[in-house]
Amino acid sequence: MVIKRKEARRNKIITRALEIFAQKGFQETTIAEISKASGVSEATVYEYFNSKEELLFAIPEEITRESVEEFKKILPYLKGAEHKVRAIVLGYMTLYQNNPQYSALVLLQLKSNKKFQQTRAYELIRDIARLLLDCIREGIDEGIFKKDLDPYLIRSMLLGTIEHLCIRWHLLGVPNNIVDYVDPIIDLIMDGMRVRDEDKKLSINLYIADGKLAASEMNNGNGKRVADVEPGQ
Amino acid sequence: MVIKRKEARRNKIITRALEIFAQKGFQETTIAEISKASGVSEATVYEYFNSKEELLFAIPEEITRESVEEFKKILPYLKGAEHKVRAIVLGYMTLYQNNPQYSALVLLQLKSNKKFQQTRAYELIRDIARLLLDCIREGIDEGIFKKDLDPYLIRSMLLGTIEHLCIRWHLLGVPNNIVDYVDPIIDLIMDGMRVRDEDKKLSINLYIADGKLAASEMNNGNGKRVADVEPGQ
Amino acid sequence: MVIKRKEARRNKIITRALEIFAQKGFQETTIAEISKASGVSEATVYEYFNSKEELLFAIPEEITRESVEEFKKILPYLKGAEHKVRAIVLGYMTLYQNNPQYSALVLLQLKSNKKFQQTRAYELIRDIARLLLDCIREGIDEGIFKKDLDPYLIRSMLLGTIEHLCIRWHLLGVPNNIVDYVDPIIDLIMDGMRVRDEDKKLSINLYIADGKLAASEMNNGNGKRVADVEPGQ
Amino acid sequence: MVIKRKEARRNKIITRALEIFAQKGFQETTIAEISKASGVSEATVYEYFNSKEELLFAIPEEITRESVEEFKKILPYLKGAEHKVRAIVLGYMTLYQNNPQYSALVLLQLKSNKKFQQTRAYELIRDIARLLLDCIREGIDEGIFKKDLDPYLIRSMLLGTIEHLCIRWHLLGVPNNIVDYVDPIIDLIMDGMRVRDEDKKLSINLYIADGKLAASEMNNGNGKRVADVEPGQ
DNA sequence: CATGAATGAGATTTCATTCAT
DNA sequence: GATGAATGAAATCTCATTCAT
Repeated sequence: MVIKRKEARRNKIITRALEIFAQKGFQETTIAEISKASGVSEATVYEYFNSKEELLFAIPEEITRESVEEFKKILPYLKGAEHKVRAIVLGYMTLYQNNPQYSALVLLQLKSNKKFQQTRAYELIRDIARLLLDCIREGIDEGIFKKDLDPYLIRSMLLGTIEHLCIRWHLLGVPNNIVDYVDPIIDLIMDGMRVRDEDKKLSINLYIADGKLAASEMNNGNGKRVADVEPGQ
Repeated sequence: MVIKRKEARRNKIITRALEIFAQKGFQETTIAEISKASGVSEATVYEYFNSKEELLFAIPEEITRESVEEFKKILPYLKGAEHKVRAIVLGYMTLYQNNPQYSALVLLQLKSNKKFQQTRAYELIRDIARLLLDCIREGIDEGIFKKDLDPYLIRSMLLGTIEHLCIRWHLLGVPNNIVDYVDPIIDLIMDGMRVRDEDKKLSINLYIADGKLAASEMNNGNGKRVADVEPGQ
Repeated sequence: MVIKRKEARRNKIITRALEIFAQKGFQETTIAEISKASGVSEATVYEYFNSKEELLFAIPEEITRESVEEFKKILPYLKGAEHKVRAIVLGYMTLYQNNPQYSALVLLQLKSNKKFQQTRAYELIRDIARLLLDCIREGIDEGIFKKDLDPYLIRSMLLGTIEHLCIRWHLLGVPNNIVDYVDPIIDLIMDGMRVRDEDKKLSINLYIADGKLAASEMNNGNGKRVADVEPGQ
Repeated sequence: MVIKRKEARRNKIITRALEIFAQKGFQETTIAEISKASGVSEATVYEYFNSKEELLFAIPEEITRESVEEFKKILPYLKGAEHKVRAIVLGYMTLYQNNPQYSALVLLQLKSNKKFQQTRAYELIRDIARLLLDCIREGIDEGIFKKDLDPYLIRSMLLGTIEHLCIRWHLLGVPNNIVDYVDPIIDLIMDGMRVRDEDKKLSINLYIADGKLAASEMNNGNGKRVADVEPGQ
C-alpha cells in the first residue's frame, strides 16, 4: 500500500515532467515547475530522482519497456521477414503517434543527448532497433531480401524515415497521421520507386513469320517485330 | 578595409562558436568561452550578435548558402530526375561529411529547436529540401517514378536516411564514411529490397510440341512445360 | 533489558558519529551518513538527540567523564604538586593519544565552537583544567613553585603545549607519539617554575669565629653557622 | 586608477568578510551578507573570489604577509637568541592582540581546517614559525640554551601558549591583555631553557688578601679576584 | 569600437528536521 | 519505539547581458 503510494507519486512526477519537458524543452523547464505540477515539493522530486537529468532519462523508460515487451510478444506470431519488418515499423510509428509527448521528448530532447546513450531507456530503444535488424537479416537469409543488402542501411532507412516524419509532424504539424505511411514506406522499401519494364503495358506476340517463330512487342500502340525465336537448347 | 576587419572578426567568432557549440552543445557553452577562443571580449561578441541564440542561428548560414548555390549551379547540367535526385543526395551527404562540426550542429542542436524554423539558415536548408522535392515530382511527372508515390514521403525517406546515418556517425562513430552509402540508398529507393521473379535464374524455352507452340520454364535444372502459346491478338 | 538496548543504540550512534565527525568535520557530515553507519533511521537519531549539534556535544561526554574520574582517583595517591602536575599532563596526553578521534573532535571541532562552552562535556573538560590549576596553586602555596607565578598562565602553557602538539599530530602527522613529550615538557616548565636555592632569601655572612673564617646562612630569620671556610686552592 | 578601484573593492570585501566570518563563523556567514556589507552584488564577490572558501583563505594573507616582513626587518637588529625569541613572541602576540578579528579567524576558523594547510596564507604563517625555530636553534648552537632541547618542542610550547591564551581571550574574555604575558612566558621558558651559572664549571675561592676577605671566581681555568667580602649585617 | 567590470535573476541542490503510521 | 517519507528554507554559484569609459 505504501509502496503503491510511492509508486503513484513517482509516476505522477514522471507524467508531469514528460508533459512539461516535451512542451518547453529540458533547459527551459524548472524543477519548481514540475514539482508544482506534480503537487509535491521540489525536495520531494529530488527524493525520487537524484538530478534533473536523471528525471529526464527516467521518463521514457516505462513506455519504451512496454513497447519492447509488446514487440517481443507479437513477433513470434508473424511468419515471414516482410511481415515482421512491417509489424515493427507499424509498432514504432504507432508508439510515436499515440504518445506524442513521448516521441517529442525522445526525438527532440533525448536522441541528440550524448549522455542518453548510457541510459537504460536508450538500451531498450536499442533493443527494438536490434529486433528490426534481426528481421532484416532473417529476410536476407531466407532469400526474401536481396543478398547484397546492408541490413544496417536498411534499418537506418526505416528508422530515419519514421523519425523524420515524426519530427516533421511535431515541428510543422504535417503529416498529422504518420501511421498512414506505414504501407507506403514498406511498399516502397520493398519494391522501389522506379517504374519497371514489367509494369509497363507490355505484350509480346509470338507468331510464325517468314517460316520462323517470331516475337513482336506491342507497346505504345504500334507493334514491331523485335526478335526471331530460336528453339532453346 | 575596416569593413573587412569587422567581417573577419565576425567570421572568427562564428568559426570558434561552431567548434565549441558542436563539441559541447549550446547550453554547455558559455559566451566567455567563445569570446576567449575568438580573442575578443564578451562584450564584443554582443556587438556582433544580439544574443547567444542569435549567434547560434547565424553559424550555419554561410555554409548552407554556399551549398544551396552549388546545388543550383549543378542541377541544370543533369538530365533525368534520377540523376538529379542522386546528385542532391550525394551533395547533402558530402556537405555533412566534409563539415562534421556543421552537421553536428545542425542535426543535434538546431533541427530540434523550434525557433530555428524562423531562421534564414533554416530557410536555406528548406531550399535544398525543396529542390529535392521538385526533382522527385519531376520524376513522377516524367513517368520515371511511379505515379502514385507521395513525393513528400520519398523526400522524408531520403533525408531521414541521410540524417539518421549522419547522427549515428556523430554519436556512435559508425559508419565512418557516410558518402559511401549514396549509391546503396539510391539503388534501394529506386529498386526496392525484395527479390523479384525476374531476378531469379529463369529461362523460357519456346518450341513446337504436339503441333502447338509451347513454352517450358527451365528452373532449378528441371524443365517442365508450363504453357501452350496461343497466337496473340 | 530494554533500557540496555536503548543504551546500546545510543552508544552505537555516538561511536559512529565520533568516527565520522572526526574524519570529515561537523559540517561535512550528514545525519543520513551517521544513521546509515549506525544501522538506524535518521528519525531514530532524532529520538536520541534533539539536533545534530546536540549529538556532537554529547559525543565527548563519556570519555571525558571517565577521564576526570580517573584523575580524581589517582591524584590523592600522589604526593607533591610537581608529581601531580606531571600526572595530569601525562593523563591528558595519554587521553588524547589513545583516543585520536576524540582528540581530533575536541581540538579541531569543539574547542572553537562557542556553544560548546555551555555543554556538560565542556564542564568536564574544565574540571580537569581546574584540577591542574589547583595543583599548580598547591605547588605555589607549598613553596615548591615560585610565589609570583600566575597559575593561569602556567596552566595555559601546559595545556597550550599539549594541544599544540596534538593538533600538529593530527594535521601534520608529527610527532607521532606525543606522550614522549611529557617529561621534556615537565622538566622544562618545572625548571622555570621551581624555586631554586639561589632564589631563596639567602644571605651568607662571612666572619671570623673561633679564629676561623666561617659562613652563616641567614634564612627564615634565624642565623646559623653553616660552614667553616677553608682557603681554596 | 582603475586598478586602484578594483583593489579597493577587493579590500573592502576582504575587510567585511573578515569582520563577519570572525563574528559568526564561516558556516553561519552567507555571501549575501558579505556582499551587502561590502556594497556589491553577490555576483561581484564571485568575480573576485571563486568560492566562499577561497575568500576565507584570502583574508589572512595581507596581514600575515606584512607581519612576516616586519619580523624579517626587525630580527637582524637584535643580538642574541633570547632577544630574538622574545621579539618574535612579542610580535606574534601583538599581531594577535591588535587584530582581534584576524586572530579569531586564524585561531578559531582556519587552524583546524585541513585545506587551509595548502594556502599561501598558511605558508606565511609557517614562515614565522620557521623564524622562531631558527632562533631557538641559534640559541642552542650558541650555547645559550641547553644542548639537549628539542627546538620543535620549545616552539610548540611558545606557540601553544600564545594560542591558548589568545583563544581563551576570544572565548572567555580573559585575559584581556595577552601581550602582558610576553615577559612571564619568556622568563619562565627561559629559566627552563637557559644554561645556568651553576651548570657552568664555577667555583668561588674565598681568601684573605690585602688583609681583606676576598672572593675569586675560578672560571675557564683562570682565577681573578671578583669581589671583596664585607661582613654582612 | 572595444571592453572591463558589474550584476540581475534564478536554478539546482542539500539537509536537518518533522510527523503520521 | 522506530521509521519512511516529505519538505521548508536556503545558499552557493552561474551566466547572459549591460553600460560607462
